[in-house]
Amino acid sequence: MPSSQPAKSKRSSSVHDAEATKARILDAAEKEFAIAGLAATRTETIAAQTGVTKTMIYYYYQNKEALYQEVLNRAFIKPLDEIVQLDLEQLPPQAALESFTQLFLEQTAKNPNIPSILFLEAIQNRGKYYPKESIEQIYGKLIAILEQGIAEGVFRPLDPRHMAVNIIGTCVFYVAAYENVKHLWPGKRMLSKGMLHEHSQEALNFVLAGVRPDSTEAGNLP
Amino acid sequence: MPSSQPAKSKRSSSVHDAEATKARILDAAEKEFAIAGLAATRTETIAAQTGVTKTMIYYYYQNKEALYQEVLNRAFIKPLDEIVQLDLEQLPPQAALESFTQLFLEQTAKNPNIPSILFLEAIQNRGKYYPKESIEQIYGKLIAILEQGIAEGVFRPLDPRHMAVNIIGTCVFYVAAYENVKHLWPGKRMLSKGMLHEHSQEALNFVLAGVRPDSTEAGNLP
DNA sequence: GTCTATAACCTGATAGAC
DNA sequence: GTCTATCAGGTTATAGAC
Repeated sequence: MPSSQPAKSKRSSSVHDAEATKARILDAAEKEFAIAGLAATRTETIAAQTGVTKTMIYYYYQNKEALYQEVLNRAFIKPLDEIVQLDLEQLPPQAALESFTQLFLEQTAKNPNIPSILFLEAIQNRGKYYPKESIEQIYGKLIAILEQGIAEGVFRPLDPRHMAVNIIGTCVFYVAAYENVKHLWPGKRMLSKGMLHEHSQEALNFVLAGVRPDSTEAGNLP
Repeated sequence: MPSSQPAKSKRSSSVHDAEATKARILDAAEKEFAIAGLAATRTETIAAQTGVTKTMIYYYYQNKEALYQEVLNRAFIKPLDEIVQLDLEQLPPQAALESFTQLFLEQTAKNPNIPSILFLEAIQNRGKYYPKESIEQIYGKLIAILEQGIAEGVFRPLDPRHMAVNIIGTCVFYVAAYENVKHLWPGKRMLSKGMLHEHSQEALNFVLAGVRPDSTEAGNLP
């Protein structure tokens, strides 16, 4: 089906630049899907933001569903794979967990649409359009780090799968639910660079403290 | 406008029992709003689940928006106020935090629709229909407990507001995003009683460990 | 490539009978 | 109280002109 796609051209951006239009549609779609989800998003709203008419959406994408799938693939696969690629297993578990969490928080801060889409997709579509492989790899990596830390006695005894879910939750909740808690910081913008940095710092400290062994218990060092 | 509401009657449930019908509509509405949110929920779907026709929704409620508001009020105000009412500030901070977290996890397990509605409302409607008072009181309570623990030196130095958000996030993420991570527990139902109990236990341990002072640091006891 | 116009369908909400 | 019928407006998707 890509045979009907317009040919790529290096022509600089004009009113009729295919690449630019296609990209603008995808950007606007991501923003809208991150607010309303697949069902409640209106193609008209996407078009309005893009500056072209609805027709162009159907010129470049099969339908709303296909556009949604492409948005999800682009939003998730690349940032998650960036983390999966790293050889964190080589590091000591604490350092690996710290790097993992920091990287995940960075990706989240870089594109706050991701947590919103993550939730909307899970709740509304039961994960139907989710890039499952990327998700599985990310959780697999985090679980492996946790298991190693437990085995080495540098993490407290904990359920690695539950803890993995709790860690990801800590990383994304702030960004996804901020409209409900913005009153906690009157006059501040929760998605500003400074506040996101604060959140990252606090979330990281929480995670690292949360896996630390209770030193009042005896004999967790060989 | 409540003058047009049907009068209450003690008549036992028959096909034409107003109380029963009204309650069934509210139950079905909660379920549907917890999946799709305000905009994407179809009144027809609610009616189908209720066993009566769409017309009854408009007989008992002004419109879809008013029904949504009523669902939110019922779902949030009562369970949250139950926690707010308790005199947790009397307890030592660790015990207060433990009780708070446990209660919050219980309420979440009792009605997993709540976290879904929480997220959908925040993301889709920017918290417009949220019972703000209840939310503010819950966070206020949690923040007060954290501040007291820090002042007494039984909690590590942390930002109480960020930590409050992170704690609530830990309590609700599992339930809200489970469709994305259910593959981690093949053959298990993440919302089963046993699994929810496991989650509560792990989340509680995470929270308690996450606020504990680092005992390698000197002098955190007066 | 991009537009206007429109087909075909869906959905919130109401009127009126029983 | 509950139903059937229906209207008005919204929404996806396409046809055809430029």
